Amino acid sequence: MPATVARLDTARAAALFHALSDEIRLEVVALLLHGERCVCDLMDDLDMAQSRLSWHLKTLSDAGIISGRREGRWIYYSLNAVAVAEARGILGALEPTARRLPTRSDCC
Amino acid sequence: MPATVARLDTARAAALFHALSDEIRLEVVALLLHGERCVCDLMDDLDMAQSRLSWHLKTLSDAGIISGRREGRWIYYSLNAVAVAEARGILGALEPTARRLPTRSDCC
DNA sequence: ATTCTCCATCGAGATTTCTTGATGAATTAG
DNA sequence: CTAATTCATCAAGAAATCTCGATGGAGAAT
Repeated sequence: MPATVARLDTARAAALFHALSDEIRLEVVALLLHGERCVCDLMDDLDMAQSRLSWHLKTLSDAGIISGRREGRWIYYSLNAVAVAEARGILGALEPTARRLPTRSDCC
Repeated sequence: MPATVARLDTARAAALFHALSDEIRLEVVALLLHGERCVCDLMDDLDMAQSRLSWHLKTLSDAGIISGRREGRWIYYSLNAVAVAEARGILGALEPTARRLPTRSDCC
């Protein structure tokens, strides 16, 4: 069983946020917002070496944020709406709820 | 001006998600959900060396996710609701919107 | 003033992540 | 078949992140 804090799977949450914690990967996600794209297409848009892009695609894919579909020679990547919603749900659970004024007895 | 993609400030987004991409920091956030806590309190809960915790608190603080308030010898950290909402808003903008079927002419 | 507590910060090392260039696998074209 | 294209993966180095132990600063207690 994964470590959880207040109904939060911290390992899963950290993995999701780590995948999104890079400017290049965020640009990839933004490029996939309106539909799937093949790698060479993304390579053009991002003006980036192929192996570098491929590494970031794998990082996003490992976190479940995107997935690839082969069609002939090309591989089309698309955004995984479920994972994005999952990340959003986690942040929803992290919104501060109540106020508790500190007292010295709370502390050491 | 920061680099933006489709109304997305990727640098800011990456900074926010990076701060949330660590299990320890997520546990800190969860501990702050119900109100502010002093460092020694968090140290007890997380059973962690002081300098290590302090480093993660600084990481969260640099991203604007938490902020500290000094009261006597203690420093009380609290969750910054605005930043959490900001991260949630970013994910809202990253939900896939339309479908665009790929065609070979789309590609290289 | 001296001492103690709470916490930030520093330096050094360990670990992880990222980049680069090269190689290889899968598919298609000729 | 061979050759070309698309993409993943590998190895090695660079860079960023994280941990640990020690030091220092601010405030409180004596």
